[in-house]
Amino acid sequence: MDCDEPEFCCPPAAPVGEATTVSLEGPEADEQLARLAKAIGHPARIHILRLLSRKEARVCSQIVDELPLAQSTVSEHLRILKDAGLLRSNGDGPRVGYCIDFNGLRRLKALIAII
Amino acid sequence: MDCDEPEFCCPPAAPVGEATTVSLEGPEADEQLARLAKAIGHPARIHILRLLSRKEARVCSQIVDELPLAQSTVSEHLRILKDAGLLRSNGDGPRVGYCIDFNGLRRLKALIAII
DNA sequence: ATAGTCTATCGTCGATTGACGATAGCACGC
DNA sequence: GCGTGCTATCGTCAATCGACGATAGACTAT
Repeated sequence: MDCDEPEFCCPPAAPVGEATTVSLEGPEADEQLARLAKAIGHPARIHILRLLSRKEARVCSQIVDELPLAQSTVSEHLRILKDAGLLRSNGDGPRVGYCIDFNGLRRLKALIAII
Repeated sequence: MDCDEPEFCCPPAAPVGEATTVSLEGPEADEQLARLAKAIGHPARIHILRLLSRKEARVCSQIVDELPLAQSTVSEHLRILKDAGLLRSNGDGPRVGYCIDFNGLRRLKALIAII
């Protein structure tokens, strides 16, 4: 289980292997790390990750409330993080829940660790 | 000592404490991590870090030879990494030696680890 | 001194990013 | 069905990024 409140849960995380099909070195790994690093290369997006990590927010509207940015801007940051594989969401209903994709985060940490 | 070939050595690294004056959380930490992450948010810059990490290159011209980019472009990438605190250089002479600033790299890893 | 080599900087260009407001799409309650 | 609230997307604009060639600066060797 990822969440304590099932109503805002994201679907179960993919098998751990999925995010590690690319090796930790070589051009592919370089590009993957670059994409992940670029995704967290903005203070607002790091703030979002911290909020979700500490479970201080779960749904989009809460994240919007915590940041001094317009709703559309926050939505864009969420999209970037999701595209990078650092977030997952449950698209059901008007309240969209977000949670960290720990596979992607692990992948990021692993790629950085070996530099 | 950082290097095996003193002729291309960078000046001694600053005391470890220097890069850790900012805490690991809060807005300052978010901005610092964002700057570091943005600096490695490009495949060429990750490639450069790997080259230097493996000591496959030490001076600017070697790095230029290893990358499919113009010399000016490589120089710009080196500047970005240096500004972010991930590289140091010895500015003496026409052959400029580069090496990884392990304080900055440690800082990056520490900031990412606690997300 | 002078020529040659190496690196940093400048200027420019197209592509991308980040911000916003406006708007469309979607589930729920009435 | 119909409005209401929430989220995603679109369009726009200024700012930044990334690439290059050209040029300037610095040191070496001749």
